[in-house]
Amino acid sequence: MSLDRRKQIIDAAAKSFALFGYKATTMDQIAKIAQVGKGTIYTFFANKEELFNEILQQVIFEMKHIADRESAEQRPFHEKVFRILDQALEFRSRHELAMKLSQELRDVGTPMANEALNRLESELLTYIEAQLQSAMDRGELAQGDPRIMSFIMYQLYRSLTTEWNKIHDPLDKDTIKETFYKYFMKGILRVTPYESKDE
Amino acid sequence: MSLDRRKQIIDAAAKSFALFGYKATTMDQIAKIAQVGKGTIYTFFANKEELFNEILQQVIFEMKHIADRESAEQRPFHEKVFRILDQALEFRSRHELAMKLSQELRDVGTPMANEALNRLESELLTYIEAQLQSAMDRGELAQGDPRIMSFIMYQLYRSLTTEWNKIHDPLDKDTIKETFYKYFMKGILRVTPYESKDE
DNA sequence: CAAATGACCAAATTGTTATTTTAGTCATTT
DNA sequence: AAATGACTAAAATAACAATTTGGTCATTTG
Repeated sequence: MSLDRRKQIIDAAAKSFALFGYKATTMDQIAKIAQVGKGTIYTFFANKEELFNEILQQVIFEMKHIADRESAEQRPFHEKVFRILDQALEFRSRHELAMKLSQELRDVGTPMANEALNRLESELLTYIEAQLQSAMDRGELAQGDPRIMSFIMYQLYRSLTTEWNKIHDPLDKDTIKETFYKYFMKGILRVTPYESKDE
Repeated sequence: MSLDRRKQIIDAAAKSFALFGYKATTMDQIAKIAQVGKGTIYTFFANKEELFNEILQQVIFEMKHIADRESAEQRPFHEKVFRILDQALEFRSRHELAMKLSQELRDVGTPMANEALNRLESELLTYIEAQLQSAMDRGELAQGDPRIMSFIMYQLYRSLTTEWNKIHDPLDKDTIKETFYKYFMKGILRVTPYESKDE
């Protein structure tokens, strides 16, 4: 029953954090949803922050797992990118947690929400960077600074999804993929048409 | 002396808004700096907001002027882009106003600062879009949706300057230009190496 | 007498104190 | 030995007082 209790707590907390954000989620509430005494939570997690981090870690693992599964496949690099992109766009609607956190950051400025989002972003960038580096080693990509590459890739994705939606109607998935290809892949793929001798 | 008074007020206000932001700038302070009675300000501007908008408009005009001068020149499109980019990077350090406003938005969340930045961004996007459209009409660019193009262009610029600096040391100007070329120009220029027949 | 002015006021902002909520503890129960 | 919920100190919120500020207008000035 003990392991089950831990799961109950995590589930309840995950639900509540995603629904109400970090600040508005109280330990009493989590205990109630988990049908557990409040003290019980503290036998598994030292404090609210640690409980939250556990859940955040799970989200990060889930994201990495999806990408890992895809990149293990035997496919050309650009195809993998597309497929991961696809899944990310699909997954997007599922990470209510990240959504809620960024809303909370905007509205209330909760430092914990800020930290969490930074960590998520940082993990994502590190992951992308490693992937690009290994693709570069395999010769699938033109040489370049993977730190800048991964940053551009992330920013472009972010621009086409989150940022665009702030001022326009959302772009449909095909347009996003097409634009992503046009601006990112062309600049990065090793098709090397000719090296800009026009300048 | 009347026209001179107006200028005095605008100069004082511009200085103060850029230095302290919208909220922290008081009408009394502007009057003092401008060496003018507070009531005098209200013979030229209906209220604080209108005075602020006048100054914002001037910044927008100045930006447009710089770009217009450049794009009137007889040069290939991509060169113009680079030169404007150069000037923008140079100018950037000079628009303390925009800088201060975005800081104010982050720190205090002043709605006026938010509005102002949105307007600045919107003007910029409209301008870029028009420029891209006309370059496209002249056949200097490959066909494409200029709304998305201008958005990407702006976001990429923003990413390489503002956003990058949030997590790393600033990129030097040459790296910015190079990256900008690699990811934006390659995807957009009508040099058409060959149309991605690899897929 | 028209333009400029600064004392003045209502409204908004800030500072302060009272009240409530909440994270975390621990003596008691299961 | 694990689970619990009443309890407490600290933090968040609400209520209220004091101050600041945008905007007005009767008076002054050139």
